[in-house]
Amino acid sequence: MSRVECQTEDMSLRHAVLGLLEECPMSGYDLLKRFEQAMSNVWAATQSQLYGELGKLETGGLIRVHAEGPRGRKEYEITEAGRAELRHWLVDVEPNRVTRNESLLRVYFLGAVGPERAREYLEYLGETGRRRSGRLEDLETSIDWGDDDASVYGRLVLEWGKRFSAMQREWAEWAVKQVE
Amino acid sequence: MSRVECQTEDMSLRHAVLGLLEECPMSGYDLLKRFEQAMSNVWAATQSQLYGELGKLETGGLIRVHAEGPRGRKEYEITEAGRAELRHWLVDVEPNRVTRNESLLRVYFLGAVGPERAREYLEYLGETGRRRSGRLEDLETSIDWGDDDASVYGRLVLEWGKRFSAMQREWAEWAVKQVE
DNA sequence: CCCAGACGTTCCAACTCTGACATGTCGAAA
DNA sequence: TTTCGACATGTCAGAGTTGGAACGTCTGGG
Repeated sequence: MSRVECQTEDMSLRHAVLGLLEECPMSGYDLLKRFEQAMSNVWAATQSQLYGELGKLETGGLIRVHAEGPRGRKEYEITEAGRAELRHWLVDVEPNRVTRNESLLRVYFLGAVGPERAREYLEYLGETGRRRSGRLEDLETSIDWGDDDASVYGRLVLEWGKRFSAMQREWAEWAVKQVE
Repeated sequence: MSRVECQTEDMSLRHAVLGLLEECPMSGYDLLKRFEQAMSNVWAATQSQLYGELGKLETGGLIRVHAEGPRGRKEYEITEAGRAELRHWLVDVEPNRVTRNESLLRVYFLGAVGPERAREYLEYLGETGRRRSGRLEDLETSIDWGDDDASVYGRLVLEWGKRFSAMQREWAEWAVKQVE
C-alpha cells in the first residue's frame, strides 16, 4: 500500500506536513514553529493536531524517524511513499476547501448594530489589513531567500499575502465611504 | 438565561443563521438556499449542519417557530434573546477565525512537481479567479438591490468578492511569469 | 546551585463539519 | 393516474479541530 487510505480526500494538514518534510527533516517542535511563522498566513495547525498527524503519518509509512535528539526529540524525514502521496495530492486532487471568512460574514449583518458600529468595524478591518501588510514585510526581510524551490514558491505565497492585505485595506476604506 | 452558553466563542454558523433570520423569518430549507447562493462566497454550511443548528437555537430560545406550512415546513423567527446574541457577537467578540487556504498551501509545495505542473496550477488559479468574477457578476445582476441594510452591506460583501477575484487573477498571471 | 524558560512530546474531552442515508409531502405534467 | 422533481426535515458515524493539561529535559543566568 503506497499511501494511506483517505476517505475525505481533504486532509490538507497531512500534506502540509509532508510538504515541509520534503524540504528537510524536522521534529514536531520544528514543524510547529513553521506553522506559527511562515505558514500561519496559509494554514493553521495546533500542537495537538500536529503531533497526532505525525503519529498517523509514521504508522502509514509516509514518514519515518530519521534521527533522535535530546529531550526525546524525534526528527522525521519523508519516505518515498510520502513523496508519492504529496505529488498525488498536488497533481490529481483538486482543491476543494470551502470558503469561510468570518470577518466578511460579519459585514453581512452590520445592519443589526447601526452605522457608527458598522463604520468602526470596517475601519478595524482596514487596520487589520495594514497590520498584516506590516507583518508580511517583516517576515520578508527576516527570511534569507535563495534560489531553491522553497524560496521561489515561498515568495509567490508572500506576494499573494501582500496583495491580499492591500486589497482588504483599500476595500475597507471604500466601504467606509459607502456606509456614510 | 439570555443566551446559550458558548465555550468556544466561535460558532459562526450560529450567528450566520441568526443574522439571516434577523432579516426575515425563514425555514431551514430557505436558509439552505441562502447558504448555497449568496452566502456561499462567505460561509459554507451543509444541510445537516443547518438543521442541527436550528434545533439547538430553538432549544436555547434564540429562535422560535413563527409559522408552519405544508410538508412539515417550519418557519423560524429570531427572538429578542437571539437579537441580543447577534449584537453581542458583532460588537464584543473579536473575529478569530484562523486562516486556511488550501489553494495557496499547494503553491508552497509546487517545487515537488516541476515547473510545467507548477505553471499549469498557477494558470488554473488564475482561471478560478476569472470564473469567480463571472459568477459574482451574475449574482449581482440577479439580485434586486434596495436601500435596506441587507442590500447596502450585501453590496459591500459582493464588492469584496470582486476585488478578491481580480487580485487572485492578477497575482496568478504575475506568478506564472515568475516561474518561467 | 537553583530555577526560569525554552525545548519537546503525549493525551484528552468536547465540539464542528462532512457526506451520506432515511423519510415523507406536494404540485404539475405526461 | 402515475410519476418525477422540488420541497422539507431528521439522524448518524467518522474525521477534523480546538484548547488545555500533563509530563519530562536541557541550558544559561543569577
